Amino acid sequence: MDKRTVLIVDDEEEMRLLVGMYLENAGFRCLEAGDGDEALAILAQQPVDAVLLDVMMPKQDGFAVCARIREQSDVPILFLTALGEEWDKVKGLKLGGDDYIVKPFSPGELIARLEAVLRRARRSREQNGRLQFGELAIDEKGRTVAVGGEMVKLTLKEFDLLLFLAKHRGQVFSRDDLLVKVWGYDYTGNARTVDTHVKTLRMKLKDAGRHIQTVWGIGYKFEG
Amino acid sequence: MDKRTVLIVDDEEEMRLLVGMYLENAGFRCLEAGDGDEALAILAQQPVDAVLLDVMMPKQDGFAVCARIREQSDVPILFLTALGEEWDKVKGLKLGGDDYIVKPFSPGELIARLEAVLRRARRSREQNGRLQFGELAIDEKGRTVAVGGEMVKLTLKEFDLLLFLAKHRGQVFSRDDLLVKVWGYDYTGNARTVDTHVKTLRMKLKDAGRHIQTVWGIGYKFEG
DNA sequence: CACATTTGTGAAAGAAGTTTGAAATCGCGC
DNA sequence: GCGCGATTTCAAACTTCTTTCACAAATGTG
Repeated sequence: MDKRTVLIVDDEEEMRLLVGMYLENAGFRCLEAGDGDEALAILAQQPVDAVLLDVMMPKQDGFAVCARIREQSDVPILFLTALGEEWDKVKGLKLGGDDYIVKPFSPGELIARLEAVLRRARRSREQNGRLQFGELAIDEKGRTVAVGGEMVKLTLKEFDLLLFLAKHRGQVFSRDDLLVKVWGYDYTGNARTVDTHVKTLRMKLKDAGRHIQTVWGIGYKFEG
Repeated sequence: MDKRTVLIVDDEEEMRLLVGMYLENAGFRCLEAGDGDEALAILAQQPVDAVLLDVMMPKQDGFAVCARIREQSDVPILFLTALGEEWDKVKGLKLGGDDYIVKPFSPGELIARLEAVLRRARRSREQNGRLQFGELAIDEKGRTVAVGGEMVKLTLKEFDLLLFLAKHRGQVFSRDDLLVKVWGYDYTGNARTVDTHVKTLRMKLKDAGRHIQTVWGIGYKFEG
């Protein structure tokens, strides 16, 4: 299981721990930063799926940090703001924040907002032709695939097959379905060809090959 | 692989080594200078992608060196400043520095700032119609191309094709796409024409020709 | 447990796409 | 209209990918 990673930026350790607990209960992996500099350092080092950013911080406020993050990354940012700072909403969202949540908040609300922001980010990425499943990244326009940052060279059919399955993740397709959808309706070859491509895909994708699953008696599916 | 080159200017050797180590771990090539004169000498001799400039130096402080660099170059400059010299920020940035970073800093923060500055510089160059990929430089307005400082003479179609691909780097185009985008929607010739132009481009660009990649079964793309 | 069916694998033939060199054609300046 | 560089066409040589096939391994069944 690859957990999604959230970076919590808040000067108060207590708040970080509290939020971190909520998130970990909900199955996220948490990183913490006490100020903007730490946050930037972490973001530069490892991929993060979302940032929770406190607005009120001593050294640099959340908006300044948000602006600096946006210089180098379009990671989704969710502001945490105390009651009565509502005016900040506009300011924050204009600066490239994706949502804001007013303290005090319930675990449920936090998770719901976070999931919503992550869903939106995923959709937006997919509209740009970039699919991401944990360590597996697929770039439709560039026709490239990377596993854990490492480029993997795929042939035409391998790429098309992977892309199709990934775009329709969760759905099972028979070999004949795949021949029609990926090879074209007028393809007349042997259905076992699909097996061979699945084999090479799994081999080339290493660990990430587990996304392509065999459904015995039916065919294959991509599980993301 | 063409590494990006960073010039570190600091009177303390220890600091130069430390920073140099950080940068080399992050895949940069490092040059070092102990004072402003050395720095200028190096800048005059070889292309540098960014300068890290210590503010506090005995012979000539960082601001003076920055001003002298700016007389001859618009290379991005990142100041290194000790805590408590915050006022220097304004002065530094006004003098043409692109960012500043307060010591002590983490490797992650250094790299993040540096990448941000380099990205900004690239965007600004591109808005002026100058694209740069390692040793390959394309000037859209002047319709000239240079590889490692050496001018390369391209014909009309060669230049248009290269420019289009470079502007849309990372994206794959079929030969037919390219005929429409570069030759015009009403072009009716043979798609193999593209191959020939790619061939001559690769030949003329020498090493830099590797930026133009064949995507088997689809077409070509520029990888920068 | 033995049998039937389905899936995985490795190697090799076959198919398809790309590169290359040379020749034909185009088109602009003179 | 001529000359010359630029552009396009063409086909052979070459490279890479795709498919097939036979057998091994795994899974489900009576």
